[in-house]
Amino acid sequence: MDKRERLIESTRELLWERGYVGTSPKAIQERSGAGQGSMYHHFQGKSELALAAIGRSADDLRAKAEAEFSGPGSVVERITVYLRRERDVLKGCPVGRLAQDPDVMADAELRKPVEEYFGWLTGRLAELLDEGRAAGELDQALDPLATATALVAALQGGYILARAAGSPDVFAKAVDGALGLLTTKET
Amino acid sequence: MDKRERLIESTRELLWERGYVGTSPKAIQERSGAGQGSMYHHFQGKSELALAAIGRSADDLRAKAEAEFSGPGSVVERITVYLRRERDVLKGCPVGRLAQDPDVMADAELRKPVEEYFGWLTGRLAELLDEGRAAGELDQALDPLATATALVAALQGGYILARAAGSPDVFAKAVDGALGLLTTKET
DNA sequence: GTCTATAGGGCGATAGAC
DNA sequence: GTCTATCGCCCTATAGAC
Repeated sequence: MDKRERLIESTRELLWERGYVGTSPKAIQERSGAGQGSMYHHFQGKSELALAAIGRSADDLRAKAEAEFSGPGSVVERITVYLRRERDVLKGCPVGRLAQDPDVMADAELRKPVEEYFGWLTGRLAELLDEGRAAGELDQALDPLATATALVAALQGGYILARAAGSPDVFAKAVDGALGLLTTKET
Repeated sequence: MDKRERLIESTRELLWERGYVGTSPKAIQERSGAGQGSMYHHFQGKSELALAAIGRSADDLRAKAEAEFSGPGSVVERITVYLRRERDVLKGCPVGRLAQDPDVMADAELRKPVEEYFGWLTGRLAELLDEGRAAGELDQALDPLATATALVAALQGGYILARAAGSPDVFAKAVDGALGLLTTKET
């Protein structure tokens, strides 16, 4: 792995662990094993590096989710697979945590990939729910977009509650609760 | 309002806006109108000041929620009042955002009020749901604790999605979705 | 490409005058 | 109680040698 690559990967890790405000160029250099000169040769500065890192993290999450959404099984089964996938719960969502970061939200460029990721995820889940409703798998009264938004929110909030409690079990409880509500709407 | 009070209130605001990592003693002093000496006279340092601020924010949220939980109406009505209460959505949850902060979670003292707040909130909602189930207001198959956790998570995640989208409407959608799932479980 | 040196400013805290 | 002065260190970035 070349230095440029190591810089991006180290930035992804640090953004995940400490957020944008909590991540310094110095820390990135130390973790990546690259020096000042190397970093500023490949990137203009902290924000440009962060942009590359955030974009890559969002793309990763999108690919993983899409693989589950387009996999085998009924709609409810596919959503269950997605919701119950093994996660690094106590580290939180690598993209979601950036939405809390004031300096990320204040910069239109940095914010764009975050906004797009959640827009895509919610929309894709809404499509699935709609498909499940059309197939008679789900309650006809169910609102696909609102339900999709609630499911994504339950995941993101699950991360927060798990971190607050210091236990991944709370995340699992949130998913259980959301799925419990959804699946009693199966027909 | 004396200086000590202003220091605590300014810290609450800054923690809400920028988190612990993003809040400096200097910024607190500027916002409160207190100088270095004043701040370090009343508090040992940044973390002690944050502790006072976090505790107060958690107490506030608890009191507001309890007023709604113990108000008039059926269980579903009271939960709806709580979920739909007017909020500063784009600013996020003053306590929930701290769960993302690495330096808060790393300090047992700072983390305690965050953990306790969410423990209380989830437990209290679970009691309500249990009450509603006993009264025949909700589906007998509903798991009170898991559902309560999912509802709190939907709120916390709603804040995140709204910030990511730059619009409070997304928060409302998440609440709609959660309530939609819950209320079709009414009997 | 990568390194070291350096810069100007902020960080979190302490000291001591008033 | 509150102020100003000062500290040692880190922040983000630039310059220029190799």
